[in-house]
Amino acid sequence: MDFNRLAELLFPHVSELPSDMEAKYPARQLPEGAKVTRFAPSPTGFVHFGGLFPTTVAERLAHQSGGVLYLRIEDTDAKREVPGAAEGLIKTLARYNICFDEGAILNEQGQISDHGIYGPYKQSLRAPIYHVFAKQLVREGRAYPCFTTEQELEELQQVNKKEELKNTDWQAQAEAKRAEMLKNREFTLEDVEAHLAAGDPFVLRILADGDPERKIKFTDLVKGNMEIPENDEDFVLLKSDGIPTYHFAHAIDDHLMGTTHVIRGEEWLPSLAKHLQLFRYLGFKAPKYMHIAQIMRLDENGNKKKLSKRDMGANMDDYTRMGYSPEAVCEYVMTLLNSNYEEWRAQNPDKPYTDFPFNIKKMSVSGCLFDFNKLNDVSKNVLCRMSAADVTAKVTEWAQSFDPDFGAVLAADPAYAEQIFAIGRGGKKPRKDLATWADAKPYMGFFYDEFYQIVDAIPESFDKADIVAALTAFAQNYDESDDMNAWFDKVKTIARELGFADDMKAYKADPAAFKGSVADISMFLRVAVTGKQNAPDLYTVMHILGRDRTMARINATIASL
RNA sequence: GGCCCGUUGGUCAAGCGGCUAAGACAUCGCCCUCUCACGGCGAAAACAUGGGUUCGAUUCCCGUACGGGUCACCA
Repeated sequence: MDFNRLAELLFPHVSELPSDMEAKYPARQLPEGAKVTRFAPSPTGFVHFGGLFPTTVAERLAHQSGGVLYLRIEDTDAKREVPGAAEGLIKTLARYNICFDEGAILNEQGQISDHGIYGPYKQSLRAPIYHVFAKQLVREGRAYPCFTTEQELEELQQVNKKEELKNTDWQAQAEAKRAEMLKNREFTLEDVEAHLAAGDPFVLRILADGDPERKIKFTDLVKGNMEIPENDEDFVLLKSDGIPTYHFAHAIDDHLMGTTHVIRGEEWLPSLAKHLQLFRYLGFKAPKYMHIAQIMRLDENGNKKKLSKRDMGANMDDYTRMGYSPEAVCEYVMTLLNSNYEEWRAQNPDKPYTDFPFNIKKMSVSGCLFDFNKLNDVSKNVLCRMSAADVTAKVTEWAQSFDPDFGAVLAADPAYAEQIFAIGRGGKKPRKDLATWADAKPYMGFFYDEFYQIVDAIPESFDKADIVAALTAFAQNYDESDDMNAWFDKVKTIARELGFADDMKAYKADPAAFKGSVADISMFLRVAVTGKQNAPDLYTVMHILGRDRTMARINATIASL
């Protein structure tokens, strides 16, 4: 077979050579050890948690080594493309502190445009580049056209698949596929000419030289050493529309763009043999690979499943909606990514996570279950360290989008809100009331008359006369200028006079000797003022609320009894 | 089904031939305490399994089981 002739037949308009491409995209000049990584999404939807994961690794590795993180849009499947998805992905990632140095990134107008000299960074725009290499592979007899239509292929699969789902005859299917493939390899130049003359579309397939009986030794930076069978499948390089498949585009782009580390989910491991084969055919040095374990969830049967779109906690926008702070999510991601991160954090409570020396060796080999308990804990630790002003701004921003009524009252008086969020904040042992911004309203909504409601009633077991007497006495003696001790002494006095213990130890020693304790008296006040049995320090609460509203609520409670 | 990867408490995980097998989250108990939150102390809870190798295996090798991933003109 005259492969040069075949190449001309297939790609008559391609005149450039691979060497021209190499010249056009010279190797990067970077300091020793600098890593070049990328985020290469197909614009088919939103960023999900499983995608944020490897991307965070890519970002850390690039930026902590003085390298480059770039964005390449893998829009090779026009059928699945969702308009606007790429912009959405970029914006979402930016919230999680993932910013790109290069690639298809947003300009000032919010539109995607190329930054960098290795573009275009949209694969759909790179067809001419891929064709240069495709033509070369044909010349070398390592790729060939296949005129079997998609429909014919589907029929073939139907034959082998019928009556099934569970009981697919895998072996028969594999054999049929193999036979079909071998048949496709047999053709003459005349056949090709005839097909082309008839305008028949074709795909370009690789001529696989692998023998699955032989194994390739390979070292993955996460998974370690492994052996995978060589590839013997003539997989598709160029689809009939001339656009490459992932495999081909991956090899060409990551070579030309100078990627040093390919970081992707472990679902790519099975096609690794194909990629290695391609790099070899093309004469490229293969990048280093890191196949990252997947995040899992539990299905109805209690089995682990890969966390995918639609699962609760998959869409990053869900976290925004639920009120998780991006800082908290990043923190959680880091704890999952590096097993010694939490230890580092304990020693460096105030440093940004980007100071953490990210270590590939500390990455888990197997997939972990997404755990909201842990996320919440991590989140509380992050939020409790923020300043009151910061928290106020962020709660307000969140509420304005997701709880507008609440957002409005917060925004109406930021100074007042900040006083509230300052309660128990600062110092070595700050309160940890908030895991999400959505927790704010149930926690402190009572500070606003609009959201004040009786959530917990005073238990029926108490004598109403005592409750009224306690509240009345408190109202009569309330002096806003009292310090905390004076304030509490008054509460104790009320307790004592009503036959309640003013000393908790005495009460615990002999509960039967009292109607109750000062804790109960405080509870009456707390329910009256906050509507809840649980609230932050009452003295502080009353001061923030102010005398008028405090008294109004106490009097209203008395009236209702 | 073939191929690849994995398997330490409910979850995330240290461990890298000899340990009473860390720690964190969650759970429970106690303490602190006017409630909550915080904090302190404590409890319960694990090396999937069978063979090797070895003086000795959680750790190394093989098998089994279980789990995951993947087998497209999708990425």
